[in-house]
Amino acid sequence: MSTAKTDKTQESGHPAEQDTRVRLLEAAGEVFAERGFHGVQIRDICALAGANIAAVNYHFKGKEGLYREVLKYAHHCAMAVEELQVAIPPNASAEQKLGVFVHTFFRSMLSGGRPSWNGKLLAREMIEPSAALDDLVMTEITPKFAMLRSIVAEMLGVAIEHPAVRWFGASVISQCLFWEHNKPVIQRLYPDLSYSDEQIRFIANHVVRTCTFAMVGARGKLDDYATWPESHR
Amino acid sequence: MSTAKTDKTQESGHPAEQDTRVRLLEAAGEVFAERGFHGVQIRDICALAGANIAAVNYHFKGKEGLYREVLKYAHHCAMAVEELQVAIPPNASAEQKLGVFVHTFFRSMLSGGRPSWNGKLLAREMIEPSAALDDLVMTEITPKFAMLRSIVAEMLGVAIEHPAVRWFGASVISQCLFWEHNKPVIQRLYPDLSYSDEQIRFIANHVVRTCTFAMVGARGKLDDYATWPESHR
DNA sequence: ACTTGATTGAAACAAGCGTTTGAACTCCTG
DNA sequence: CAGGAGTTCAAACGCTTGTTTCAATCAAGT
Repeated sequence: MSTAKTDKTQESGHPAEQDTRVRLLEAAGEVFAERGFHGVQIRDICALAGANIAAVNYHFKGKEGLYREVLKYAHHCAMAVEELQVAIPPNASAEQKLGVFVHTFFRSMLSGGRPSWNGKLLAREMIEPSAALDDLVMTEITPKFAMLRSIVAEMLGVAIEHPAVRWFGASVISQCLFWEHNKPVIQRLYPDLSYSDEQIRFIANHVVRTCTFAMVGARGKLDDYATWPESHR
Repeated sequence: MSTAKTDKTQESGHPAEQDTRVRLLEAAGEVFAERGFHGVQIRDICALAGANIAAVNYHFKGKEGLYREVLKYAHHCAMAVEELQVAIPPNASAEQKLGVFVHTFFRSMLSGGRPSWNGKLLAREMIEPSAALDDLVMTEITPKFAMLRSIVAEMLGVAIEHPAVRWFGASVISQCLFWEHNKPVIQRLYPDLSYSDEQIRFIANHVVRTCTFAMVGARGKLDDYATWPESHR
């Protein structure tokens, strides 16, 4: 909505003047994740970042600009596709590949370098998609999902285009996302769950085992998946 | 925060004077689910409900009061525990019970009478827990989860206290919630997914089959689950 | 018809909050 | 040191928004 008025801001990457800028980014990510875009007032962000109220307008041209930058920042810190590609040995068994995928997914989501607001921010984006979601799906999610599909297809013993692949792929992902997206309820249900690194490995192992059992059990019984009701009625 | 001022409101259930009240409730549920508590202004709600701006303060003592009522309303409309208890035949096989559970869960979540904001509202509560979440967990979630645990224990062939039960229970629930909680991304990934009743049945069937394969495959191999790292470090 | 109480309506109020302003303060360059 | 660009600061501006007010309307009891 805001017409361009201050266009001559940081275009040329100056060396070390990004002090309050990144401080603002970190603080904003934390509170945006915690309370959502509308639930946050920039006065709080600036107080947390130790910056002046005018700083966010100076650096990001307003609250929305700040949010956009934060989102990019979060995506950039999230699990990168390249990280997966190098982590997965190309000539390993499908089950081993799945193990690497799931463990990497869990680690980057739940125990990554980012404090914790990374996943929350993305979860928020799932519920209330902003204009940035399309970009996110295309650049981040689709390539990762394609990788998973190839693994699943190998485990099921079918081609990657087989309709069953998408459903078993969803089974894998759903069991990963669950532990991040429903933390508040899960911690109330399981008070002894602290999301320590050990526990995360434990959970990831369970997911891998579960999916493996499901997929090897389903081999040769995938005919039902051909009769998918494309468009209803 | 508001001290009681109008206490003599509708205590005795008057016959048909709940006109604008329920209209307000419906409208508020829709927009609260869509844009969150802070993202909504009561002027919009009133416009959608065809009510005056003062109506929400008159009937609910403010925005927060309205939100609380809406949440109760949503819970009440969501899958009731009793509905499950009568739907599950007590002397059926464990797999059949699981089938009923999952299908009921999906139906009430994705194709219930409520337009769609019901699930979104609850999903929001998962990410940004309000004071009402404790109530919700105790009165709604815990009993349903206990029911699921008994089914899972039966399928695994272990006692309900066995540590493996909680993890396989999570595997079931996660695959159900996934389709509601990540709709925006899923629909971008699967453009032909319209969440019709037929498709929902299809998905539910997949979940049941997947979990069955996983649990029967895991039978007798549950020793690893005893070594859960209780409190980390 | 008059009174009483509940509900609705239009307008105004007051606080919250994003944004702007203009001066002060650096740090660099000539 | 003078000049300037980049950055920070305190204060203030205005719009948004939840809430309040008070008169108007309506239904039912007497």
